[in-house]
Amino acid sequence: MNKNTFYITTPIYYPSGNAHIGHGYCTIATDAMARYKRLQGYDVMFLTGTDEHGQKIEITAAKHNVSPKEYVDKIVNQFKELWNLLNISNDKFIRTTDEYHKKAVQKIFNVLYEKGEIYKGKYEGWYCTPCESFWTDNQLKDKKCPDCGREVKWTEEEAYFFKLSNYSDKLLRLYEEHPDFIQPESRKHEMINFIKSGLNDLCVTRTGFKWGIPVTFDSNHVVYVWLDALTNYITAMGFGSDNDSDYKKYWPADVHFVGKEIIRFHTIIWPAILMALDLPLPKQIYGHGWLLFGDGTKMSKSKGNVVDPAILCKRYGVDAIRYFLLREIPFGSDGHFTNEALINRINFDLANDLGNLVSRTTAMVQKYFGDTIPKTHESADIDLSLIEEACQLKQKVEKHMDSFQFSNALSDIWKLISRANKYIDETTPWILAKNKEQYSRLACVLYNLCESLRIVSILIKPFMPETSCKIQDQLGASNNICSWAKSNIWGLLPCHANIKKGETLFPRIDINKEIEELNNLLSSNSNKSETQDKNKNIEGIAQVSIDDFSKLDIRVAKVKHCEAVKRSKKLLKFLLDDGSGERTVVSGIAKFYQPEELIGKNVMVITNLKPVVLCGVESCGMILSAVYGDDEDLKLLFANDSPVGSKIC
RNA sequence: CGCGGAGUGGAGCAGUUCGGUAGCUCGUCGGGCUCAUAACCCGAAGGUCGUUGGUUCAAAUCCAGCCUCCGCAACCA
Repeated sequence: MNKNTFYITTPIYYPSGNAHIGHGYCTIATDAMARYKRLQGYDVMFLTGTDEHGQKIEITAAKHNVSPKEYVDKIVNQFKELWNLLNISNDKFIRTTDEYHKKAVQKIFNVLYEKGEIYKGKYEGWYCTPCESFWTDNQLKDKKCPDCGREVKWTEEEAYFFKLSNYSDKLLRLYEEHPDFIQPESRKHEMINFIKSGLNDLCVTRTGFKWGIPVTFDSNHVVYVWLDALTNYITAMGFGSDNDSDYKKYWPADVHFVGKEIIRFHTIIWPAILMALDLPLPKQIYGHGWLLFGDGTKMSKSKGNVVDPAILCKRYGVDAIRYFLLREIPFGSDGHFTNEALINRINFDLANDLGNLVSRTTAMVQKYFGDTIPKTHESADIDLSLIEEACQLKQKVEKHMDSFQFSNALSDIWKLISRANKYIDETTPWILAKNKEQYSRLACVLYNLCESLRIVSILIKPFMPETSCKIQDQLGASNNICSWAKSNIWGLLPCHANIKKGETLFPRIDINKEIEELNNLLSSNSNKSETQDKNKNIEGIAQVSIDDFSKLDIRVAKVKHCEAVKRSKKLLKFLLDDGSGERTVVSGIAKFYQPEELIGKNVMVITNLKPVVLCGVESCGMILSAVYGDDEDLKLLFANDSPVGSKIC
């Protein structure tokens, strides 16, 4: 077997909605790593894909009045287009709806069943339909789902279980023997605690929905996400198919990049499944942080954070986006995405530092020498520190890359860029140019700058492949002196290299004007979606009949009293007069209104909603409000002109 | 005592694993330069590292307590 392979994966994404920049973040990081390893000479396998089964997809597709397959086909295409746009160099894209995957999963399921690792049991428990989760008696909170707080119902159903409980000790031993298995370190303790609190056997099938891979010998059951999704990392390599040469070549994976929310599945369930199959385990799981928006909250369109990656790429170029995400946020930590931060990075790091360095260097070569640098070079002591720093950079970058510290790698590369800018001031080539006798010194200075740029262009290639090529183009540097291995060797650029000033790599952006334009872009976009298809249903929402609507009894009611619910951050308790009597309604709007300001107002309330207890208060109805964006901007709908008791129809 | 994360110059962050002169980017102020995308380079001001106590020759870092902020859940009917 070729030992010189490197297998890296992203999670397979769940296509219940459009791809966004959060998906892009993880995928770009994986791509940078894959490119880095390829440049180092590894035979790289970079896998990404989509996890397409499950009840949520089934329901979402139904809302759209299409079949689940039709629905995911559309979304998956959007994912693929985005990866294309972001210059993602994945070697393979797996869909869990691919035939070979389904067959392999069935095979794996059967093997585990025959080995006794999967057994048929009866699941008794409290089931929460929206969460698709079973809970035991003491997991329930106030007899409700501990995840979502909704009603649960006692359910007994046949199901297949994986003997996860057998693997506690083996997993703990795994972490002990391979201290680097879970990265970053801090996540490891959480996992150990989780295991020590006791592992239950894992329910690996469902009967409640059909959109999944059927169990071959028991057609009522479909395979649930664990065995369907996690196994993609081996089925994509042909495991369980007629041709498993890739599996033999690349497995075990060198690293799975995953979001921190799914690290548990990858460090507990996935290794346990592999142990049960007697297969080698992946070498490392890396849980990266989340991309947050604006002030640390979720993205809010009303706040003007345009984060459609396609729009950003179009405006600033894909390399700028890739650079920003990998430079701004230490991999492993949460990070903030703001347009301001993005534009600042583009202006300072890319335009002022790198772009301008390329520009002034190539401009001087052209201005003073035409397009090639003369052969006679007169060096000076001052050159040594630049050359030394440049030649040591490769090693530093590799050290950071090998521990997935993309941000530090870029930061070190930018130190060389700064050093080169400083070198220009130290050597003042424009003064050298005034005296013909100093031309050999001038030639040397400009050559050193070009060499520094050649090295920079190689080392940024994993992050910014396009920019790397553009710089090498302007330097007239051929491929054979731009391999990764040549990035710590000085003096490779031949003197006949044809150096020319190219177009501006990263134009400076006027930040105020740009933010304004982004906001305009956004509002025109949302206007467009509001006006078009006026008579059709909004995307993602199925039509209902007038009968459905008329089941609701909505009336105007007066707020007689309003107060905050004790021990609650979000809830206000209303006493309403709906014309026929008084009722209590609880509403989660404490963030938006003070109780006093609502007393005496007329609001609209659904009166025939099934009562529910919230935080110990029974709520009989629901007050209508309008929400814009992601519940950042909520307004109650008042009906102060209509008499109390009016029916809304 | 719900789980988790975070408090470091004006802003955003690194440094905390393994204690040893407080670091980076942006901003501000002053200076230099004119090759370059009004970019680049140098210098300065500005921090009792949330707080209290402990360990230590020495604490941003280790230990204990407390305060504040954020995410999730409890609680958006």
